[in-house]
Amino acid sequence: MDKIQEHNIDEEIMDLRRGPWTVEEDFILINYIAHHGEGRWNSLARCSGLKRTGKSCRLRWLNYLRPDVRRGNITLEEQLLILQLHSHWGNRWSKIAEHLSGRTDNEIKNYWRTRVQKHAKRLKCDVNSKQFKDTLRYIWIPRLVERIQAAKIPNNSHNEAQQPVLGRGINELVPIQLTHNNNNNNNNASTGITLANSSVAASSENSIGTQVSPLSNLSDCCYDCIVNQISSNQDYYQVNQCDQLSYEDFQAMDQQNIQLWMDSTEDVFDNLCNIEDIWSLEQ
DNA sequence: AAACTGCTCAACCGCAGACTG
DNA sequence: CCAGTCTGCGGTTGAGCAGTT
Repeated sequence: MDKIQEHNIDEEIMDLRRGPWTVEEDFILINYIAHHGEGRWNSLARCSGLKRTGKSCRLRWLNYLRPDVRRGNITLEEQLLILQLHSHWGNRWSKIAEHLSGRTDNEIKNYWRTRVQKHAKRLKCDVNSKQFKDTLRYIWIPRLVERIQAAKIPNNSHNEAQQPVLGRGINELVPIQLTHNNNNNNNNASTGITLANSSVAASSENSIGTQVSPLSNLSDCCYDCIVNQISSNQDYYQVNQCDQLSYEDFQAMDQQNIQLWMDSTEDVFDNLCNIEDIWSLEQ
């Protein structure tokens, strides 16, 4: 007997439900957790009377019913954060989600697959290819920063930060110095990302037992920080000394590569423009 | 109006690591 | 130390919806 058959028989014996959750089931789960707290999902599933697996209960709670789950469109700042964090951590969705208040790993994963991977497809390149990563770093991310800035400061036509940032990459953006407490040095040496406060560091790396609530206002913090840095023009485009190319290096190298790339794919540039349009329309 | 296509997202699955007795 | 159980993660699926032909 194979595993799938075994699994199905188990479910039949247990009379387990699958598929979408009903309002009644949601109600039972919320009530149970309100009285007994979350965790111990298998016993929760048994004791609550829900004919669901512990896994299913956990997923439903974490991704949907939890009161601090934030729904709705991913904001520009969140998009920026996702792109930046993904460039450092790859598909470590739960880790990325820790830094987006109220967003679940599932939601971010879905966002990445449906939006970002779609664009990679249109560019006819692999989402993990250097080509695509460069597009993210040197075109999309700076563009997002511009748009965040534009949204925040509508009438700043003379602001220095309006200078085009195309071609300047994430790795030059040392910033996102999201520090609440200056004494807390939460720099993550491996990623180069400066975390916002101590609770984030605790929850992201060392969480044991009770969960430290994720950064409550990281997006706003990120947003303000970016805008402030742009506005004051203070070393916003510092070159990351650690392991990245300098801007000059990139320029020298990339002008060639971008040209080669454009030459090799006749509609790449059009696609890039389309992507920008798509990004705009999505808002 | 019907058929088709593409997109979104909730939910499931398998696996690995942590935990427990 | 070991075996069984639980938990959490990342990948995948498919129902439902919207837009297009």
